[in-house]
Amino acid sequence: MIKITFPDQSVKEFEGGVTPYAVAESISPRLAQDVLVAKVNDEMWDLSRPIESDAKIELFKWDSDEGKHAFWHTSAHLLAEALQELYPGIQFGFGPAVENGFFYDVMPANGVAISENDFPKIEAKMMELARQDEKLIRREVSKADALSEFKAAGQTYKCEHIDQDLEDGTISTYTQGKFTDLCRGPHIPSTGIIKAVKITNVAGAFWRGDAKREQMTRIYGITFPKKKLLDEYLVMIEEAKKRDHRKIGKEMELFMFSDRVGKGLPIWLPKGTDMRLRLQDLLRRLMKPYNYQEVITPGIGSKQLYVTSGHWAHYGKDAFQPIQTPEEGEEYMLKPMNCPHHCEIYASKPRSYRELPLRICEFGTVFRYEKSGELHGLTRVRTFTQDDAHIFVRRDQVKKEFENVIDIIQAVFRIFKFENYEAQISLRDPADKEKYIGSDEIWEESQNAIREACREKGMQTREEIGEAAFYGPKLDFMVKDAIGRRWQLGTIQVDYNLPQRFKLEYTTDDNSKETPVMIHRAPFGSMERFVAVLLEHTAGKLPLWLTPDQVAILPISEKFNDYAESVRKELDKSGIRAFIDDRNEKIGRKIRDNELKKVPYMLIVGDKEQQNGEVSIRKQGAGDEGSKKIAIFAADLVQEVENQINNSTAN
RNA sequence: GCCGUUUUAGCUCAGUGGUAGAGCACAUCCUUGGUAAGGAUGAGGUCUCGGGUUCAAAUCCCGAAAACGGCUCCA
Repeated sequence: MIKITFPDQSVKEFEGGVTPYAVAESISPRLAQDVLVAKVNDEMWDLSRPIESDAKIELFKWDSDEGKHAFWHTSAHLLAEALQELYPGIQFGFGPAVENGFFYDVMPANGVAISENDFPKIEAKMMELARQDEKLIRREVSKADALSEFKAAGQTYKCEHIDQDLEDGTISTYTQGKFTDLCRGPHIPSTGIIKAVKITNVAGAFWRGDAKREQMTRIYGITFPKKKLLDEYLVMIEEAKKRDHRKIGKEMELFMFSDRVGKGLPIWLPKGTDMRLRLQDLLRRLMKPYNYQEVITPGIGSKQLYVTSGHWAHYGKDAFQPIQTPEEGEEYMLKPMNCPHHCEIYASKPRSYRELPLRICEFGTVFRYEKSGELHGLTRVRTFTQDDAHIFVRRDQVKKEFENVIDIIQAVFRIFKFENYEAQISLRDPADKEKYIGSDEIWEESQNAIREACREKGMQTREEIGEAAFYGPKLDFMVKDAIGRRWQLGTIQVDYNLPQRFKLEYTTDDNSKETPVMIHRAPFGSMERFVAVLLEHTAGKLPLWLTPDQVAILPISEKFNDYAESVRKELDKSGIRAFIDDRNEKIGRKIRDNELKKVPYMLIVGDKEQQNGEVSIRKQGAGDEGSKKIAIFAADLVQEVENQINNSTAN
């Protein structure tokens, strides 16, 4: 008998060689039916794989990441099996599960192309195979056997993978039906559990992610254990498309791109600019209690500045190349970062410890070369404006100042109702020290300062090794939007290196010289990216305080245009942004159109309202709210705006 | 940058070798209306650009550009 320990620490005895499936059965038939995969002693484990000695066990169903992962991993094999039947001689690369489904990288024989038109055929074949409900059978094989087996099958990529990456004694294969794949596992017990499949996308992908190697065809798909779940997923995808900031930005006339101006260069239209300036004002307001000093620095800088900062060595060849003055041949770079300029501001006069922390902020527009295929709406562009700041502190002030910045970022998230966010601490990879500059001691100190600040703030954090910037560790904030997608927004980075490179110093209380530490921070990240995320999060229904058009005034007929204008003027005195819809249309039409434009308030004005100096109020999404005096409506609205911004600035 | 797909009116899209279409938006006129689409008329296009094939190209072929989906990258 062996002892099996469950996650709740309870222990049960079983015969040696018991399978996780049998363990699940012993708990309940329902669990046995739903369980997909197990974890035995922290190793992922097939349900049919025997357990020979005492072990910890965890069982996973569809509702867990582990369960989904195994389900999609098996689905990748099912896709491969289908492709093998449909495209004889096809070769396989890698076929893993990913966040939403799975993919398989393949190379069809004789240069055959697989396109969207082939998806229905592939889906049908996968379902046909799934209905045969084949078991997935695990086999452990020697390296030599694996090589000869996959060589015989003509799978050159698999052979390369076995040959170069795998060690004898660790190799296993999985077989379902007529398809055998090299695979570590684990898998769900059989393909019959897969009830719905959607091939979502096809794209090129380099073998082993190496741009110098062959380009394979990557086929993406997603599967579900119930048809209904697929339908829900497809609805969610549709919703995401409707929320696409590129579509909404165009509809709302916030920003545009022009081929003639150049790709990746966003143009902020009047309404977008209006909104962006309001966002900047919000930040200024949030920064006010912390004594930031706003500056404006040039859009270019001498190349030598970036040689000093280290950016030239690290990014020079991947940046827009330096521009030269025609007569003198001086070299300038389009500004890719604001920090060197801010270091020069610090260095412009002798500094005392009494001045620290010194907080320099700038809405600084930077230019970065991005490869053309990487550009995407407002989220990936070649010029953008950072809500940047550089804070110069003493080493013993790092933690406290870090906390101050966290407060600002959290206030931003509260105001925009990003309730789900994750904080990621990006650390240096100790195995790859050449990638980074600075001493071990300094890295340790700064990484710990971040950890402690997060702990003080009671934040849940995740640590990622090797994700740090080359000059220091950072804390990144990822928010989840209204339909659950993750976006990276705010960032805080500690930098002990740049101040040294710029030979920055301050005079201490005992009249010696010390080098300050620099904290880079951007609560929004960039104005462009933030606006994109905000549009997708709100589906374009911007909060009242931010939206370019707060109020639409709708005259019943043109006889009331003059009254409408007097209402507009009155609201304008309170800083309310209102416009008159004086088109020659009936009131129903005006209501419908402005409702679809997501204008937060509509004011209907006709004879009754004019007689009483009132407006009839209609709230977006809510309908008729009755009439009020103009001044009362204006005061209510001003109050609503104040509440939206203020309830989050209190602490 | 690489692979694939796409590019037709301001927007969303149909058309597919033989005189360029729809809906919405826009303009003019009628209508002057009370809480989610009033009616009529009209204007609007080098069918992304450059070559080629053809009696004839928006349509077929080649090249370029841009957008989109991935890959790779992201200070």
